Amino acid sequence: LRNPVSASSGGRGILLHGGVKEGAAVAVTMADVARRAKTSVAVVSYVLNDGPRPVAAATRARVLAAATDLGYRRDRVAAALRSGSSGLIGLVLPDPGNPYFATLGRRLEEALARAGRLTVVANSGYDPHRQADAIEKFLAARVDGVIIVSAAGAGDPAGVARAAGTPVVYVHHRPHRSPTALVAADHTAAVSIAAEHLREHGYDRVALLAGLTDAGPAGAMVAAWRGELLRGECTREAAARLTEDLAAQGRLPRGLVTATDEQAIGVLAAAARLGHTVPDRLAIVSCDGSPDTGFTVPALTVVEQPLTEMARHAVRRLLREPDTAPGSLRARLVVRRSCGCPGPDAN
Amino acid sequence: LRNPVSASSGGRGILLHGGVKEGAAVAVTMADVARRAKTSVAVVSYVLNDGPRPVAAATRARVLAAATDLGYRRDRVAAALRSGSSGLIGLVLPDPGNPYFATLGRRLEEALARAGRLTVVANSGYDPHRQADAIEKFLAARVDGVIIVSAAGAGDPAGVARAAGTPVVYVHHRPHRSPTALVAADHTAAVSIAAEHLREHGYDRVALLAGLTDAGPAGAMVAAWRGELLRGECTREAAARLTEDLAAQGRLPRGLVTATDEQAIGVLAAAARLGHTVPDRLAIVSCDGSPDTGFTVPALTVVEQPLTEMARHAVRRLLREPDTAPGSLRARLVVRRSCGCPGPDAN
DNA sequence: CTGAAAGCGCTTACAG
DNA sequence: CTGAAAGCGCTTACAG
Repeated sequence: LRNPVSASSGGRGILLHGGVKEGAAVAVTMADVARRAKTSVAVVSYVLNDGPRPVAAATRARVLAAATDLGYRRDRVAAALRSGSSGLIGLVLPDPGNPYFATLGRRLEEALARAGRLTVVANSGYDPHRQADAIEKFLAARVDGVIIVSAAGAGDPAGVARAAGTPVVYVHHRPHRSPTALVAADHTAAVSIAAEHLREHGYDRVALLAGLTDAGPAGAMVAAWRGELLRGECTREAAARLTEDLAAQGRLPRGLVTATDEQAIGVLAAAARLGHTVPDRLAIVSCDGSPDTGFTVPALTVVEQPLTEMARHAVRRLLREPDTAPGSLRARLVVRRSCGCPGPDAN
Repeated sequence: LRNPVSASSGGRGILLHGGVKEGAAVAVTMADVARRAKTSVAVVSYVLNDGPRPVAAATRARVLAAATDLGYRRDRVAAALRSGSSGLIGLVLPDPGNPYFATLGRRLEEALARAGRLTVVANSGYDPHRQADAIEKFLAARVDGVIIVSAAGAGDPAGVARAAGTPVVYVHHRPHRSPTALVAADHTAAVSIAAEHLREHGYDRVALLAGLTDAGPAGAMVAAWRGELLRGECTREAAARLTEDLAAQGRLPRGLVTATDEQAIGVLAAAARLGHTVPDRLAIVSCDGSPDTGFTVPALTVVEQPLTEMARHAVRRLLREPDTAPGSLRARLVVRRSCGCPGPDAN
């Protein structure tokens, strides 16, 4: 009756418990089901796949009963080899530690699961080589499609998939001039919504904290920006360091639009350490709007990207399903505290 | 030369760009390579898999050259059907929105990638049915193993995998009396380290905020706890609400150990809204210690679980590789600001 | 509506 | 060291 977890804790900090090993069970095949249902494997396949040939109701019932009785489980590997479709979709993520990418990845997995697909993931860590390697492995596994959430700029990693005849779609960003489909949030619009809101507050100096690269979304933001520009890696650490440097030089702006939540969270942490109150000394609006931003201190005002809709569209596009009109897919301003508004929790 | 991303923005907020469709390329097979290398498919297989038969150096060179020339890519589906090993590992996560599980999942994916395995993910959303469904799909895909990061209490979802002869390992938690292997952080030890640290600060009232369930890690924590106990769902929202209720009733403790980072972040947000300064009015130590906690305001003091090591051990256990001694795998106290210590950034 | 058979691309005894 | 052949478990024309 003792809790098996604490039972052998023994102060080691990690608990490793031996599990029971079982001999590999012999799997039930369609031939077994056919034998029991007194029909052929072809008919079993027709029943279990609902086609492509019709089956008499009585036969169908016998097959279904036999399958249930024997605990039959379809072997997707064998089906994949014969039919050419594995039911697997490969997903490359640059950095699941970033809440924006993590949330996007999660939404994509959900959309794929709803479409009956299994998601194979790989993290590229922003490294084009690892990204290419992952795609290569996906193709070897004969995935039915590849979704590339790319932050890297160089090359066109989708090319190898297209060459193999495997559908691909970029999400968030795609390399310059790539002919592959893209589903991306409109970061340019997000930045202007954020900037406009800060300007309505009447702050004298509003700066944009963008990423280091001029490629992709970040580049589009920078190109569209007309005011003071700050640049730094899109990590909490880098943003925190930059904030400290700026403060030391007395160059902290009054209002700040950050390209990413990661940066906003880093700025918030540094500002708190420095004793610079947000929003009184420094007002912030971030452009990703991942769920995490509702629980920072103070809560971040964000331009929220419609990640769920993006994921749905990417999956439909990949699976070549009819796409609905993207009418409701705008980024929307979510006003909380960091911009200087009283915020939803001000009372 | 215009940026293709912004080119068709048109105020829609989401950009959907048609991609080029290519006819399915005919894949190069081992037979093609064999023909070009003037040898048999068996020998091609021996060369490309480094065994199980030896091959003459000259033949090997011809095969390698032919494979490169033709751009041969091994078909893992066909290999899986024949050899019985797909190279795929299934990973069930209860909630990737939780930074603790997200980080754990990421570390597992990294460890699996290093072992040459591809990770198939599914999110259960704490729902036992979805969890069972995911495992069923993994088995149909003939994964070589299943890793279950389970938060749900009922049943023993690993049973179906074991019955199929597929290796399974639980991470974080396993159902009561399950015979399956478990790799888990020692949450009981974490709680006592956290509590001890708060007591060293001399706070009069130190409470534990635990989850709602008595199963698994949370239950072990509760069982080991000797002081004031608070309970609530392990979400930011629930923890924030609880904090507000407590404050309204004047029952906020002086020191608080939270079972999870999610709860700590929720408490922090609520405390800030209420004007209760952390750590001056309320000191907090959290027991997960995911990377996010370094950037909260104030930075959270945590008992950090060794997620990377846990992931490595789980993968070794699953793959039946020799395990190193888990000597260095203790949870360790990371002192930052929320406990009342000056913190690493106090100057 | 049903069934015998080919074949997806590999791996692996087996025989040379 | 090399090669012809069987077979993994399905799906799918094809013939009845």
